[in-house]
Amino acid sequence: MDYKEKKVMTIGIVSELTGLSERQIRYYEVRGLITPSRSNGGTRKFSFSDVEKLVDIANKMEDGLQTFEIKEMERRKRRKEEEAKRRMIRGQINAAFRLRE
Amino acid sequence: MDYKEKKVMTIGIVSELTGLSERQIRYYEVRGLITPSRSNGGTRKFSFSDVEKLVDIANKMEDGLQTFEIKEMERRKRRKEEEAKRRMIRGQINAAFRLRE
DNA sequence: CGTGTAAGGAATTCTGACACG
DNA sequence: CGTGTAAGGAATTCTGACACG
Repeated sequence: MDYKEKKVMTIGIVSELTGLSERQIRYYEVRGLITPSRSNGGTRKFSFSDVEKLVDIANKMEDGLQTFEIKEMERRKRRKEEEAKRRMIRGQINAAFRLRE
Repeated sequence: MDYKEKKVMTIGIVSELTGLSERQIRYYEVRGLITPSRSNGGTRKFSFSDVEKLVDIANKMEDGLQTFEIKEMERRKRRKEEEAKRRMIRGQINAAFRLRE
């Protein structure tokens, strides 16, 4: 829906935008760090969101992290966000009950 | 700067996004209705802004307008916007002067 | 005028592999 | 593990032209 999430770029442009080599980008896909979609012919299509993610990955690689570590960081981050969401919902439910009492 | 203005898409994706044929898109470029940039190799690169413009063009073509008419409409629109801007600036200058008196 | 199409060539991307480390 | 590279093939795009209208 959002422009940022639309998979529209080929790998060459993503390479220019991120400064990463095509080889690196393909490798990060193999490691499951990004998930570009494909055209019917098989060419990868990336979103601006993917580009942002790649820049973040590049920074972490520079810090000496390994791909599997980066992947785990993302997993943890996602869990934290989900937890925060659940807490918020619980809080709102509690608030609603308090109003009824 | 903005994602919307970044020239990142090849003509095939633009064709999918707009429903227009590549032929039509190239023709609208020749007529000066859109101005994609080029890669070093010569392939066209479009922005989401271009895509929006193309959808607008497609609608006007369906209404029976000719390319030069569409181009003129854009010229008029731009002039109006510039006028509005000038009016606004003048208004603010006048307001500032009134405050000093 | 606006668009389809076949033609030939060039740019782009793809995969699997070898290499280094 | 992460990345460079040469290899061969396939998908994508490009231009100029002919066609129709």
